[in-house]
Amino acid sequence: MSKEYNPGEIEPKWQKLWEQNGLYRAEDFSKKPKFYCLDMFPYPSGAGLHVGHPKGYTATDVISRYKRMKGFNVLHPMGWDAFGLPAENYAIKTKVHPDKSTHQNIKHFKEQIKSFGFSYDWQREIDTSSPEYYKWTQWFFLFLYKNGLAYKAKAPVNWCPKCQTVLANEQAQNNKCDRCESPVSQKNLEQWFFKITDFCDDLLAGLDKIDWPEPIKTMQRNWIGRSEGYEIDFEVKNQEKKIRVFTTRIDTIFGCTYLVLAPEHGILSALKENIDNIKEVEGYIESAKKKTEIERQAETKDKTGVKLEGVVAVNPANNKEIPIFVADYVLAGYGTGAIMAVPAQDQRDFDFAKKFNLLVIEAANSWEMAEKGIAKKKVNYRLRDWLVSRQRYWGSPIPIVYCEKCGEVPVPESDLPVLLPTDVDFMPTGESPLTKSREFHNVKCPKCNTKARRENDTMDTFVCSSWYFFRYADPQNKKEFAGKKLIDYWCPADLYVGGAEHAVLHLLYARFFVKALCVAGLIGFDEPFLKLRNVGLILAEGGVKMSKSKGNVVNPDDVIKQYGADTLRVYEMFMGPFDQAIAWDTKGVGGVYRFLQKIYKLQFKVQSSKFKAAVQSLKLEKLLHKTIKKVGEDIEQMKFNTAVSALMILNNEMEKEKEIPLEVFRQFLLVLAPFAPHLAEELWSKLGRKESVFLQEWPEYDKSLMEEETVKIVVQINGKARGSVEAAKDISEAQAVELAKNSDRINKWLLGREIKKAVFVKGKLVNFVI
RNA sequence: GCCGCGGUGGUGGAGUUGGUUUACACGCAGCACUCAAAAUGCUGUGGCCGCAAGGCCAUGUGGGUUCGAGUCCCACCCGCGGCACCA
Repeated sequence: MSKEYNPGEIEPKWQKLWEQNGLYRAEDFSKKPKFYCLDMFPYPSGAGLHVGHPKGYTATDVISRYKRMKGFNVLHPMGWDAFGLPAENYAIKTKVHPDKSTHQNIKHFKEQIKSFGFSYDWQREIDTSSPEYYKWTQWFFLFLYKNGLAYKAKAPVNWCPKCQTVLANEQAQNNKCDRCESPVSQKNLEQWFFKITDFCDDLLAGLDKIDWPEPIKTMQRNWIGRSEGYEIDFEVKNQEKKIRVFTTRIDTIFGCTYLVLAPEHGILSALKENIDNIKEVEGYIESAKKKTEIERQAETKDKTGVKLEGVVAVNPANNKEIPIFVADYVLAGYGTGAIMAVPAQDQRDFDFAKKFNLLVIEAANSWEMAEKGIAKKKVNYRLRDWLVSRQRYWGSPIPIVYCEKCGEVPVPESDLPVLLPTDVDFMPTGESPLTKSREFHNVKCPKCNTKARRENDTMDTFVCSSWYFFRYADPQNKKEFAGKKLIDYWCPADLYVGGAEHAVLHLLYARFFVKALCVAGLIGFDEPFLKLRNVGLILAEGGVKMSKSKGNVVNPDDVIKQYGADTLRVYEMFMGPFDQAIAWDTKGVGGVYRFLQKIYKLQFKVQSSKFKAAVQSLKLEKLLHKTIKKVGEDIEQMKFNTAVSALMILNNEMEKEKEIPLEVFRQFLLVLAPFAPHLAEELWSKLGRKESVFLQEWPEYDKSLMEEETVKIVVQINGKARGSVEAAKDISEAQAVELAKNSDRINKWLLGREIKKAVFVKGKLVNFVI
């Protein structure tokens, strides 16, 4: 029997045994209540795992283990978000096929993740780049297509010149590519979109009923950007034309002294003949179009624009003639692309009016236009449809063919998956590498059987991750993306844990998919993740971000090698509040290691002989039950740091004793087990237990043991604590005051002073006001 | 600019309905073990004054409510995150 704590020996041993015994398999249709505990699955990058990944994974593992002990049938799966640009970029650089490098990376990730002893059900592992998986990603595309939620359109789209592909709005926030940070430009291209905007109101309403962090909800609300207002037409004088504007402040229309059109507004070309300074106007439009979004935004304070000479509009509220401007502070893509400017009310309009010396009239508060019905109620959203086509190779092909006779034809479901071809050149040309594949385009129209051509583009990887949580419920299904009964049993996920960076990306898209399925009657719920919690970043020592370039990345393999997985797990839970960003502290890791080492040594103090009289320790028993209560409650609330602290306190007390009652140690191991599973299992087996510690029930705490007969009553003088007295817990006010008055440290304060008042809080304190 | 969140020792952080601020851990100091070091164990550790007993001051700043405020209210300062010409 080893006397020393040796995690390098015990951890692989138990990991192997747990796997052999299938200890963590989720059981379909079990009678136990289900608990679906989900991690955001990782992109298997070439760099391997960093210490940030396992922080979230450890938290869900603690909860999964705890819930199993509480009698739940837990689904705790892991998989790989395997499609995506880095693998393809790597292929361009090294000529290693993405399929090969991705599978190497997955292998590496899996080994690393396994070394933590997480209780995943590996039989449900998924890989979004496998044909068995992306077959169903393509099925989802067709499902949306058939329900009028996928369409091809020519539109101005974000283009990343470095990645050589278009991007969704969500991936081009602040006009930077979220992959490579390059500034994005605008291109007018024909692309595939998903009609997420059909669900604006549902996506908003759903937020009210899910348990998510408030900041994430706020971000989604802002991103959807619902705004209620009015649309009203302004006539162009002496023309048969009208300019429709959108405003949220129709009541300020009497203060409207000019109109502003976005440079892309259609009426500009229609009015071409009537604009006297058309050359100047066209020049402005050209220069505005050339400007990047970044340049436009830089001009927030300094507004530019040109007045349209020779045309005027009429304010319908007071029939006054007002000038029309074209200016790029008005956006073509929002509202009607035209605004009524009320410089007295709106800062932006005021800045513009000041620069161009325009009239500023105090706006009379008038709802007349709305009441008469001249202005029509209108709701606008900032959310745009989701652009899903990508001009890249390493993604799921879009299951559409183009036929000269029939046009755009969806691939029949029976022909899925449309396999990624292998005869491709990865060098990006601005077109999808699939364009040049021969095998890929050798296809006949599913409708008329004449020669046809496949769609060249692949899907955004966020499409793959918009439905993956369903697949875990039924990962082998060959007939459906997941069977209805299994979806009903397991879904939605009860807890979802991951980084906050997905706030308006994955988390919005996944909600959209679920809502589309729900409306179509395929599932019976309309939110994928009932409870969401964000994991806080782990920073490098000194509080800066870990990054390869700074060389301050902590590799979990090294930590495990030196201290073991249990130490790393407990450290990451103990370092601070779970959702907070906290700096790595190597010294702190050592402290946790010492804690586990001490627990290991505790086993030799456990009184185990049947022939000796049982060791009793009321003190330890009381503390044990307090700890059971605290650890359970803290796990439920994801306050892991204080749960670990409670375990340390009990450990410290046990250390002080010469002998520890077996029952106290036994129950201590049960509550330790979710955090340090290998150590707990090892010591559990050393107690002679044949069955895994994880097949035990979570201990119940004994309330009666926590109630003390005597309590400490704090005695204050004028609100300042000056001492305390021991008293029966239900001592009366009169008795307590008397006791306090006469206690050593208090009576000298009262000597020769008048007690004006004595405040008594039952079982807690006495405060003398003197 | 707008919307969130936060500010407690040398450090990461604990603090129930307002009731002994600083749990737990790191670090540091002293001691023990050792030829020595590491490891381990024990003791101490908010600041100031004091030999001590003890006292005074401390939860970003300034006010307020209260017998009593880290906690509640008002104003301000600082930090972090998000949004940012969306009419």
